[in-house]
Amino acid sequence: MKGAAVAKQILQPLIDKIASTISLQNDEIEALESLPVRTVEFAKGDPIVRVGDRPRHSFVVLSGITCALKYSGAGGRQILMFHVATDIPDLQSIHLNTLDFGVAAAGASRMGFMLHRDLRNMCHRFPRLADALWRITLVDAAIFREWELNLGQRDGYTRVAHFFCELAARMKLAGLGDDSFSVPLTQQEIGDATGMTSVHVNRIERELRSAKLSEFKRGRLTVLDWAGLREAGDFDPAYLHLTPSQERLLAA
Amino acid sequence: MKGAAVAKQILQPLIDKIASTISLQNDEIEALESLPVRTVEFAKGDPIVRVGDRPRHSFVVLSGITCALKYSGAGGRQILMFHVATDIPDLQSIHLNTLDFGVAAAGASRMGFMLHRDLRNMCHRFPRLADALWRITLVDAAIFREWELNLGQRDGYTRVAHFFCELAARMKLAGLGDDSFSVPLTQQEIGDATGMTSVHVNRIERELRSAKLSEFKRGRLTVLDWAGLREAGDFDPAYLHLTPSQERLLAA
DNA sequence: CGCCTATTTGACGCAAGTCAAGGGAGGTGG
DNA sequence: CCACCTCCCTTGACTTGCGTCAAATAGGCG
Repeated sequence: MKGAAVAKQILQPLIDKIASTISLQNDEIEALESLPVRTVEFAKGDPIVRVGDRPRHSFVVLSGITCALKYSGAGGRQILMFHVATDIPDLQSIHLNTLDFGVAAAGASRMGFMLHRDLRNMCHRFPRLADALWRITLVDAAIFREWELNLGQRDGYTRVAHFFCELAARMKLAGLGDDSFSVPLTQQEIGDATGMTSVHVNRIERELRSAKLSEFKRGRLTVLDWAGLREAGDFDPAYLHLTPSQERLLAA
Repeated sequence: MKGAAVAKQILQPLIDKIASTISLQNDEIEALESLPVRTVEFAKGDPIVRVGDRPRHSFVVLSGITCALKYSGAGGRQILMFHVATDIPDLQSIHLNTLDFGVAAAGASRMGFMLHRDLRNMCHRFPRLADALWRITLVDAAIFREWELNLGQRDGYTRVAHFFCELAARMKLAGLGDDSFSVPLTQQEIGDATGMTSVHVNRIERELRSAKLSEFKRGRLTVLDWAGLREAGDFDPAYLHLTPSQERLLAA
């Protein structure tokens, strides 16, 4: 199912997000609102872009969750990061010719595709919008760095707890729940994100449950004890580079 | 030891690098050449910036090697990436308020500091230079992603071989050697980059040596068999997003 | 020469992987 | 509406890659 439209309503959440990092002027808001956007729906598991693609668009997540991923030669799948509403998973490709990672829908989702050409033109006319989009790619990079730390230095228990913390925090910030979130991921996929097997994820999830920190059951993550989970996961949201208002929302 | 100067000669290698991705016009070259740059020298191990800093500059590596790094709550140190001449390790911070990682000199090195303010002004006046700098941060992000894959999905042997491949490739591209490179890293630091202990790095280095793929001895990495090392390390340089001329140089 | 730091090696333990079997939940078709 | 199928989760038994601990060796440098 496809639809072509101008950004006005579709991109409002993204425009709000940008407005929270820089104060937008009227002509800048108009430029964002007049971006042509094509919406496309995806089902669980659908690939959206693949390694090696030379995309001419980037897409913003309108609803659902996506996973950025990459394969090793031996067939191992690493989930690099996930994205929720208002995130732009492949904005990373705006100035790169070929994609070095793929993006797949983790559950049923809707994306808004924007042409790189339109984005670049907009950035050239409105340098502050360029800064804002650039900043978005830099925050993604900060998350990649935190995941390197997670994968390289923390043990399995801490790693999964950290993953749950980030997932819950970012979903809460996107308004997708308070302490219970619909997360269409299998234990296999959580394993691919944390560098371990689904069997071990299962054992750790059981530990987290019996420690009354969190529960993950049938596609739903429930945080039972935020402070405890944060401590177990060695989670400090500084790397998310939140705005003060986001920090307040998260603390609440 | 410090020195203030204008970019003219100091930044020439960086200007050449930028010119290899976009064709620069005269006014753009002038803008780059007139950037105020302050050079500072560092000794092995010196921190250059730290987690939590709110830097007002970014610095380009003029000589030497730097490590970007980050610590876990338990004290584990993860090296996130290394940088060589013409790289800009903390350009990532240009649109972020506080640093989520630190950068340290891996050996004696010289850096050229540039004010964020000057860089931002230049980017606003010359949108194509903004694109070029943005691209540099995106390539760094691609390297973070590959390291996630390396840390999460590959076994120790492959991981170290991959690390050596990237190190050798990027040093070769920076003109720092052909198949033998001065690498002022300890086995401890290689372990921090690959998520393992120095003891295990040592065992793996011995295997690589006895397989006649590479040697790492007293601060010097020697590649004995490029094709073999690349295969052992599951290394495909696509993620480095090289220009055609760089690809040719690497293949040679 | 003597100190300091890094490398090297061996013995042992553990976190996480592998293999395999059984159980639940939800969807589908007869 | 029940039977069956297909994923996925769950658990147990066994294996292994890598960590830990500890001690010996080797270089580099004042």
